[in-house]
Amino acid sequence: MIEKNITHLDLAQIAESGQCFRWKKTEDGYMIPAFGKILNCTQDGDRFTFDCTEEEWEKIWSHYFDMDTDYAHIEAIIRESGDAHLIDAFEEGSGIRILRQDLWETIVSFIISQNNNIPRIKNSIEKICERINPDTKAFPSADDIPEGFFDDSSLGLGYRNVYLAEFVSFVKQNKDWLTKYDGMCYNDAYEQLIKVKGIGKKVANCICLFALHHVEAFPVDTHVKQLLDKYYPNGFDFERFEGVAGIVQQYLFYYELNHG
DNA sequence: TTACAGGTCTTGT
DNA sequence: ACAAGACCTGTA
Repeated sequence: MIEKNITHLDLAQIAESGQCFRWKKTEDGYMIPAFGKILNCTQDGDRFTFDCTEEEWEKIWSHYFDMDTDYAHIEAIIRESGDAHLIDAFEEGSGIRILRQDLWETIVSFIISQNNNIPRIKNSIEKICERINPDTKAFPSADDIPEGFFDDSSLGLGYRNVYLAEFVSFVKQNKDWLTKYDGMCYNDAYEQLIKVKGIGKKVANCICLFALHHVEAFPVDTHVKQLLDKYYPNGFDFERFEGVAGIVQQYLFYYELNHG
């Protein structure tokens, strides 16, 4: 068990920000599964406890929580922008960070997310984990998933099962496909991702943002489209937020989710 | 019963 | 290049 003071981090906000689907609320905090491990956390303001060693924190979780990004700097950019709505949105979701999540899990999760709702997305992902890893409930690797696994309609995947089956089969036969994204720029990653059947521009941008940490990616879904029309009828000033648009998108999305 | 959910694919123009 | 229409399914 370790304790830390961290600013610009709120577990509940991240859990409800739509970027992760497997965080679980516990009695006094959150259970966070990632990279085959589980981290139990509690929060009291800026004060956190994590049930891991300092070594594990430095090696795994510090990176996962994006501790190397200066969110105070992002806050300064937002406040200096004079964008009243964005400042409102930031103040409501100021504890949101862009997690650095596993690429494979993020791709599978966001293929499931298309034209779907969050409870059902979470339910499908949880069932996949339970069926493949009944003991640990860890997210399975491609090799763990047998042929025909996604045919089972009780997973609640709907028509997306075909996309998943094809993608898993592809990854099994192209072992280096997932690692080639290391060091790849946003545009190249995006172009590669949308070649996968079931991945369009919105899902590709989510993957770029939530797994590859290309913070210039700006996913536009139904909620973002609505908020852009509502608050930015004359167009959103992307140039002002060049290089951090994706982080800004998360504050706007979170606010819209709670108020739209 | 109908509509909607963090869209994408296919087909027709 | 762009616009329909179809698409699984749980929930309200």
